[in-house]
Amino acid sequence: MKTQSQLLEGLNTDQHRAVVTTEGPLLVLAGAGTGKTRVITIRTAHLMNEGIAPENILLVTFTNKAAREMRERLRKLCGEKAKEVTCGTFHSFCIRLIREHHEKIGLPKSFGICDSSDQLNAIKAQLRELRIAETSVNPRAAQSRISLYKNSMILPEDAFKEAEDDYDIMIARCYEKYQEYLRRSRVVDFDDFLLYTHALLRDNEDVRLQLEKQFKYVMIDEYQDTNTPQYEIIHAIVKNHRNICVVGDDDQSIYGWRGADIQKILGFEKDFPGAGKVYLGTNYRSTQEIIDAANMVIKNNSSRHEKELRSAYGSGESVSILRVEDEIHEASHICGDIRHQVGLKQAHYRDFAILCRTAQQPRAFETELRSANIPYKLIGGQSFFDRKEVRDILSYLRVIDNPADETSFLRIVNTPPRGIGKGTIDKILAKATEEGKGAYAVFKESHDANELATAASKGFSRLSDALRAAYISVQANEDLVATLRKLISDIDYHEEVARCYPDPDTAQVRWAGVDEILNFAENYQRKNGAADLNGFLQEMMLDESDNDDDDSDVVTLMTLHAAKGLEFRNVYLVGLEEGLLPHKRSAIDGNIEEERRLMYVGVTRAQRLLLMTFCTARAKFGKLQACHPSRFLFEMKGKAPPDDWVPASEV
DNA sequence: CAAAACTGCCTTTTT
DNA sequence: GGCAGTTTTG
Repeated sequence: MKTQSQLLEGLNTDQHRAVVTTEGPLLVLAGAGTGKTRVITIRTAHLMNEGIAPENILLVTFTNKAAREMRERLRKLCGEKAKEVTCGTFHSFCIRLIREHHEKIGLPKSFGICDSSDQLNAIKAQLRELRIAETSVNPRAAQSRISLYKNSMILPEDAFKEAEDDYDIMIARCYEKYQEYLRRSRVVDFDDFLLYTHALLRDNEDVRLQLEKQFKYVMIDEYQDTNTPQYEIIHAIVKNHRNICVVGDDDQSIYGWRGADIQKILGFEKDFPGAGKVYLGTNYRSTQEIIDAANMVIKNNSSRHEKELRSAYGSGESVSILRVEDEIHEASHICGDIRHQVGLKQAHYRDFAILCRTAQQPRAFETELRSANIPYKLIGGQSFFDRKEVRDILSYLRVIDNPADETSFLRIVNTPPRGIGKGTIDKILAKATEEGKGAYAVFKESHDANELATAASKGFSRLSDALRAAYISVQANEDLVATLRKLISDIDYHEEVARCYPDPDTAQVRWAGVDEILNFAENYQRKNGAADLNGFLQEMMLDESDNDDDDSDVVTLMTLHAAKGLEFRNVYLVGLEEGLLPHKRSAIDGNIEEERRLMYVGVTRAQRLLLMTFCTARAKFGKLQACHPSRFLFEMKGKAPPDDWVPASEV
């Protein structure tokens, strides 16, 4: 634990003020790289030095990555005491509350978590039941509308009231049915975490009081990304003691699509009259060249606080832009560059980050990095949970944990194939809807009544035996890993993987996902000393596992959204093409300014070297398509496109 | 009636 | 390029 003066030394006047203003509401407007995380962590340590117990401090971030980073820094600053500070994402904070108070909001003790892919399946099922063709309502569009409704605290009945046309009404009906489905299936989706928590605090003054008493000091990181339910939750906790410190930057608001409301940070002083305000404008992260590039881009946004970052570091290398043929060349050039620099002992692998707009871009890089033998880690993205094998096994576990989870049951009922085909499933589903029962229950009834075809009947017996055996082991609190192993072998999953992927190398890669689940289970069991399946599933869905080795010497590969709040010596900002950044979709939705902020976030991650790349062609939907350099590159260079890197025809 | 072969559709970002 | 949904085959 550091002493008071050690803690505060090296802070500039504004940072110092942000740290020592501990009482009452405080707004910290912190530009990129101005020591925001440092201020939050030092402020936390300072509070503890002032005699505030760590368990009275709540620190909220938006991504797991940021939460881990924060915890780590806090540990370095004040050692083991850091563990007692509550530090996590809104979602992890909320799910803990919901678990603890499940009966107050009418949820079963163990409930499942419906991720966005389950959500999509569920929505498709509701559309089918409503006889709405997928051609008239795109399920994905419905999904994002519903999610946006929930994140704006618009209930189904409000959605009906707000509806302006038939399409809106269809969405509202789907929303209503979807919510019924969630209740019936005893699952909650990510958006529900916030809504249930909000309802819990609104309707149970005792719970609210308890939280208010516990969390006497609250800090919110990335406040510009707060949406309405998040705001309401925090407000409920701090409204009386008003010890809330929010930190954010309107130029880095990149979650508008998730209901984040930039007005929350702009209106903070109105919400908390008399709030203190600190502006941090000195950038300690990057060279002046990098800051200049960032400023050149962001000043094109109209709705923002007028401000300009200054680099404390001073001049460095100039930022560079590279044109490459396609995404394969892009990846191989960058890998070559990394190898070269590491080979010359100029840098470590961990000094490098590759940042991209979409979650599928990393694929090309993964291939290249692997073949170049460069160690790397892929952060976020859909890597793990969207792998078929992972979803399959997790679905089994979810059905064992919660037989009412229809989506998961339907996924596994004939995976691996066991003679239960579409005909049988349709019949069961029709009966289930008619009788208002769960599919699994109806299946069992039909089976017992000998109504199933021979093949289907046999298959169901085997499935149900395997599930029951696993269920009994789980109930008896037997070793979780052993239970999983037994289940996987009961359903012949290894054979299934081998059958689906005849190439042994591919099969092995696929199987690794299954192994990873077993690893998770083992870690969970060791950490918690219990074989609680529901807890394991929930923790896994939230990616709360501490098993990432943060100081390993590897290259980081991630999306721009995942990169916010992080910094790297050398940054590659890749795929800077029209249609990708800014993304084509955002041009339609009129969110170009948010795309520009994404670009700004990317540029300001770099400390010393920034290389931006764009391709002249890129494979889209498996077909090569010509690309044009991003408008943001032109903005950065001061509108005139230099003809040395852009063919005149593309300007 | 289930499994294999085939077709047409996408894909923004996260918890 | 990959996958869900559809058609053809066994």
